[in-house]
Amino acid sequence: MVAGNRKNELKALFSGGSVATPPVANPAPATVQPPSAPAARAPETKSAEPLPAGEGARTASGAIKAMGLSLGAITREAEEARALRQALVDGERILSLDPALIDSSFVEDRLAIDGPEEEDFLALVESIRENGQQVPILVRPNPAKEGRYQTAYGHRRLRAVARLGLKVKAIVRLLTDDELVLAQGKENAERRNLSFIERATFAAALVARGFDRKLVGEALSVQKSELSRLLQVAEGVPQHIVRAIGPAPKAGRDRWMSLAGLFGSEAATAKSLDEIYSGRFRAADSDQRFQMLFNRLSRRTRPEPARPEELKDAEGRVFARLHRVGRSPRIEFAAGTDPAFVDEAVALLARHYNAFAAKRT
DNA sequence: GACTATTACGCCAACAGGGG
DNA sequence: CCCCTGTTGGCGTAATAGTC
Repeated sequence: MVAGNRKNELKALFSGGSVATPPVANPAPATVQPPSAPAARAPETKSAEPLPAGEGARTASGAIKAMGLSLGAITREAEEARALRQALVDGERILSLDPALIDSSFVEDRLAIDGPEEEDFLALVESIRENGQQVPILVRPNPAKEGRYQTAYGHRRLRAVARLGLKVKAIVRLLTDDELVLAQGKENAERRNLSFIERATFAAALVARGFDRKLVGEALSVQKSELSRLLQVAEGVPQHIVRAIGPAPKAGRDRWMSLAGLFGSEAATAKSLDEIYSGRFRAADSDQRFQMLFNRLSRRTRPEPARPEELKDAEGRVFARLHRVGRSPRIEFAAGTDPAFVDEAVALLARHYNAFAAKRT
């Protein structure tokens, strides 16, 4: 079921009108395409034939797209208003659906649903509780399961409404896989910035599913070079490690690339496992986790975590160990060492240290 | 509070390799 | 041979953290 090359038509889908149309006063021309069959959705706008007259804004899809990238959140409202209007124009109706009937998209994009985002989410829940759901979500019939749906746009709203135990207002539209992916990517780009690794995982999932790179790049709003790196990281860092770390919003491309470069050897994998199961790792937040693992793996310049050097007496018995770990090397006397010896050793060290320091200065 | 260092990120250009 | 796609190095800018 690989989604082939339908880039042209899908480009039109969400990017075409996304920003161009102001949120007001667009008396949606009656000439717009009729509610269309699944794949037969609006042909690309750049060929410009079926364009409704008086829509001067849609001349250069490139420029439009560029705008869309920068306008971010502001765009969102406009976009949703537009989508809604368009739906009405297309004769699509808004239905009330049971959230339980709606599956999430087939490609997961987020690594964790917690953290600071949760606050926003609760705010959204409150808002809906008080004012109701103002904007419908966009879903498509789930091609795999009769009678069920899949979210294209409005994951958060869906979750919020579901939490309130209400029915969700949704526009049902026949979307191709490509269109669904683009919608999802677009929603992400506009709404919450996905972290580097989230985008990487998302991209890799899409590629693995057979979408071609052009489309994936478009869905994520990245160019090929960036996509290449995203995939490199997704490839390089084992999935379970990524999951253990989480979204790490502050870790960007460079550091993830470096981390990916540290994997490959058995030793690295073992080390990383050891790290992610440690107590302090679990207790840390996602960014800290990244850093901890990164530190752990980049310490490989010193092959082994440097076993302590053993100091032995004439008969080969270990009477002390020297640990050169970290910035604070330390000497550890063997259990049962004569306290008098310890005193002597300390005195000796003190003398030598003074002499040493004097030489240095 | 001003300055500096670090990091993230988007972008470009050069390059490599595989078809046609 | 050129074209297309993907990879890599690197640059400039902006945001953030750290330092005095």
